[in-house]
Amino acid sequence: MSSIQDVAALAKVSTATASRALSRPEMVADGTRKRVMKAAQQLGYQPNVLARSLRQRETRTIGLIVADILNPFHALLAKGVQDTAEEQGYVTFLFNSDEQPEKEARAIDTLRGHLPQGLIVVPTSGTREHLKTLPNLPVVELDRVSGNPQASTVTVDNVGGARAATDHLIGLGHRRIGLIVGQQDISTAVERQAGYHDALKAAGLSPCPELMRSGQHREDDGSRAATELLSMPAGQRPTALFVGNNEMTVGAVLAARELGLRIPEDLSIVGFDDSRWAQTMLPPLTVIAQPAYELGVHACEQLFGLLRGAGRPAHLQLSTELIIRHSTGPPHRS
Amino acid sequence: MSSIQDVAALAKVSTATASRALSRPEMVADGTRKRVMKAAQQLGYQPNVLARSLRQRETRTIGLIVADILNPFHALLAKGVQDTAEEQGYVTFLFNSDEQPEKEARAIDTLRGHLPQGLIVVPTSGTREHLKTLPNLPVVELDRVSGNPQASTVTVDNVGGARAATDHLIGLGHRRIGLIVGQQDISTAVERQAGYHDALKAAGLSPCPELMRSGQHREDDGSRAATELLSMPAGQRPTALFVGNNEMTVGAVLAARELGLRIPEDLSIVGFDDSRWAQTMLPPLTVIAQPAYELGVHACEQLFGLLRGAGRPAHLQLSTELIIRHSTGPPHRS
DNA sequence: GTGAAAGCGCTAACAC
DNA sequence: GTGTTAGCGCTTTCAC
Repeated sequence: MSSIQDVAALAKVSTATASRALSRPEMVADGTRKRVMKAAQQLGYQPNVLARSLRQRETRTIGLIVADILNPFHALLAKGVQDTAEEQGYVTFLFNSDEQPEKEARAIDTLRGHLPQGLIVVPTSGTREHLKTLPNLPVVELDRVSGNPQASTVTVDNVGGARAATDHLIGLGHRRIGLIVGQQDISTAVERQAGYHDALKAAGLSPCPELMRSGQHREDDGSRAATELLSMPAGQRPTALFVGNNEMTVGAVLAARELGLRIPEDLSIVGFDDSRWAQTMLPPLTVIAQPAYELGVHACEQLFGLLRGAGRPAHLQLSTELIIRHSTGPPHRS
Repeated sequence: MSSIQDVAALAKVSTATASRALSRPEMVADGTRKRVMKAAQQLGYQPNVLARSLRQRETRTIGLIVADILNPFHALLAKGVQDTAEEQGYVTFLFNSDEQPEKEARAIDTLRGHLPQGLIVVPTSGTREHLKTLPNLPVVELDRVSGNPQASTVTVDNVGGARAATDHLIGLGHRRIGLIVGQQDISTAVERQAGYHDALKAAGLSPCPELMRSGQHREDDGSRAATELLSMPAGQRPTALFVGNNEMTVGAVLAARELGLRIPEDLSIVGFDDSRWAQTMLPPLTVIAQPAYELGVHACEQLFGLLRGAGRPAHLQLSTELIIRHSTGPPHRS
């Protein structure tokens, strides 16, 4: 790798001039600029980002921690962030917490040494604590919130989405509607549960604890919860399920099939988050769709706002959309 | 951020000693080590990786370029690489080429400035050319090969996998078997086509160009190709399809549904690469499964081998597995 | 076992 | 407009 010294030597100028010619062309005479450019070209010169960052105390780098890159929703978030960062000339360090606070803590530590100028994180339950090691770093929380008052947030209207899902089921005539959501220390789970409650109450139905389960966001958890709910005696088992997470929805659908329940004749299901899987399974799934890629884009834009010194943390909420497909219908007989 | 100077000052030693105490504890007296450790702890000291890398001319960083992070296969590759790199204390820079040689070129340029110690890449058609700008960097090509003689490769047995898929269909009694694969400048597409050929020839069937289509790896391409093939008159249209890529398989299945063809009664389908979607769709898909995560792990291990100076490039090939589910059956009537 | 000093590659004052 | 110089934070000779 040739350095700026080599370029300067070849162009017969000082390193300072070479540096200027390359990063601030207007500060240099035309002829010089051309000579330097040519020399750089010839040597295949690429500035050493480490040295530059060290000197400028600016890495043009951001950190991104998602909870599960194998989950298509998170992959889309990541792509939205990364595409947007790249447009602005920033490089993204992507880490995976795998929903584990300890892995998140390690990612944050690693990140810290690389001096990112900002951080976007899909929080776990430990985030608020872990972020204390980075007191002055601009942070945007994505999809979920940790309660950290310093951070900006970009989320969807989980309460509204859950309400829409539940209303849809109620409107079809369902009265015993089961709920499966994520861990209670994750904001999205809490909010979706709240929306479900709201809708039931508004319809004069009383939320019933036996019909509610919470799991850890994985397919297994969804399938276990659904199996429990659907194994209740005929008059008591729910005729419909609202599942507050894409992975758990897969589990719930498989559990229903396992039990020989037909969808939607014997059981209606609404999932949260759309995906290709939801569209192509049989029957295609009724879902609350979220603008995943846009969430990522907005998070990145929020972060750049903070970097430019746009003052206090902001809270952006995008809306969701109920997409009615064929996994929901009126209850067969009650 | 406190620097090693602060730590040294607090521990009342020189920066040299502080540095040694932290990175080479055995070179320092016990008492000193403890004082330094304590000071570091107290200040929440985290070494500045940039400065260290600059000095040591070693970034403990690798680059990874995948073709499409939204494709679960590539997400798994990425996770395999990243998990393995992390175990070894290396950080991974992840980029996406989106199957576009120009985006790949940009990723490589960006990467170059960050001085990764090695690169793992799922090549596009431009890779071989682009890598010339990094003549001395250890490179592992993952899943596909660009023909670059310098690079190690980690791939699967595409010929064998395709042959197994085709043999399976032939064994069921199919005679008109359609093929849909990726671009002809991508090695996996070429090899899968070769395996398909082999199998047909071995069975005394002659490969027939009208039954073969190639696309750009996307769902759309699969659906377009399948629509063409399946719209042929009844006696000519294929009774089975081998689709050489997961995304295009989705497209093919949807196209078949669109045309009112039942799977497997009217049409058998074998896909390449397993996925959750393949398992949960109705009917569950017969596929050639690839060890995606392991591919990533092995690629990373190969790279570390090269970093340790393990000499010449190696070529590792993992095997695939035919998983028979319910999307294949005997032809209904011929 | 410890400290002084040099230098990785770059940019930003500061002179001229 | 251009060159000289200092220094970002770290590790590593080289003395002692």
